[in-house]
Amino acid sequence: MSELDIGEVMKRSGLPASALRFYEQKGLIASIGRRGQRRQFDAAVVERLALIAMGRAAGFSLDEIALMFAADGSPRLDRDMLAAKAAELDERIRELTVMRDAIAHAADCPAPTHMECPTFRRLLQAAASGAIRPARPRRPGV
Amino acid sequence: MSELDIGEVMKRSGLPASALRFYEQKGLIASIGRRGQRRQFDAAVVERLALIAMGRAAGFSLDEIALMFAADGSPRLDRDMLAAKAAELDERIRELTVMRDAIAHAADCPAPTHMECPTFRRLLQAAASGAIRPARPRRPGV
DNA sequence: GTGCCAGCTCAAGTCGACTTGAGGTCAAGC
DNA sequence: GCTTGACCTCAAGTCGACTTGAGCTGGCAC
Repeated sequence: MSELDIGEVMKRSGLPASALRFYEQKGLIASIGRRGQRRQFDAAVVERLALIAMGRAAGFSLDEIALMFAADGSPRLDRDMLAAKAAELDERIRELTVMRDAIAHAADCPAPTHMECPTFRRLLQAAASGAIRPARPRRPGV
Repeated sequence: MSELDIGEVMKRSGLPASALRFYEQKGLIASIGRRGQRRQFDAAVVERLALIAMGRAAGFSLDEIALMFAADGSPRLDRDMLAAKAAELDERIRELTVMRDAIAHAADCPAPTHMECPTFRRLLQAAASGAIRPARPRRPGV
């Protein structure tokens, strides 16, 4: 049947066993039992892991992702939350685009030094004023 | 003259004093001396901090940023490196755009559950296959 | 002369997402 | 009977970028 050893889940998901155990511990996935001491997973766990990977790619933390599953394990994707995340991604994309353009500009800017380039200086202003934030957002304690 | 107390640099850069001391320790900025026990910074440090902020926004680590300053403290932005970073950002923007579109779609998808939506399932595939990576890239030890 | 404020040092803590290591179990194969 | 391999547990470590806390100093105002 579709009872998978952790090794098989590893293969199918590409995640190391340690990560799978960690996810289980966090309640992100569940094994359907044990054979001896070994966890057995339902084949459906692979899809769930894909869902988790997607959440991560979208910038959700594991804790946030955990909240996206109902008690019965079915995904519970609140449409408002999705819309909010889409907007957030949109914003981030805008910022990155500015950065990309500016960096590309700097890469072949004719000004002798970057500091003399008006475009570069404008960008600097933006970054300094916090209009553009680090990839990994600054939050207390991190 | 333009000798600034750390408190003044805080105000002008928006960074907490602890971060400024940390940056100094890392060699990202330097004080021009002490008045009593207090660091004095040249006003130019503010511009340098802006440069650092920009680097962070572009996704560089502090260590990488440190390499971008010549021994004399002037920025040494290798144009090849910039071009590479621009390309990298481009790639990331592409990925995020896919995510954003997919999430926006999911937010008002007519399918009864997300798992039944073909668009959603395609996205899931992408995420699972690693075509789309977490915002904070997975690297060993992190 | 004392109280306060802004600054200082140094060590340790924080956060998320895992990884690593030591030491143990168990079924299969030689 | 013994090794091998795949798995297990639990505690501790890792990484980057800072923050926090305890305990100090130096200058100014009253």
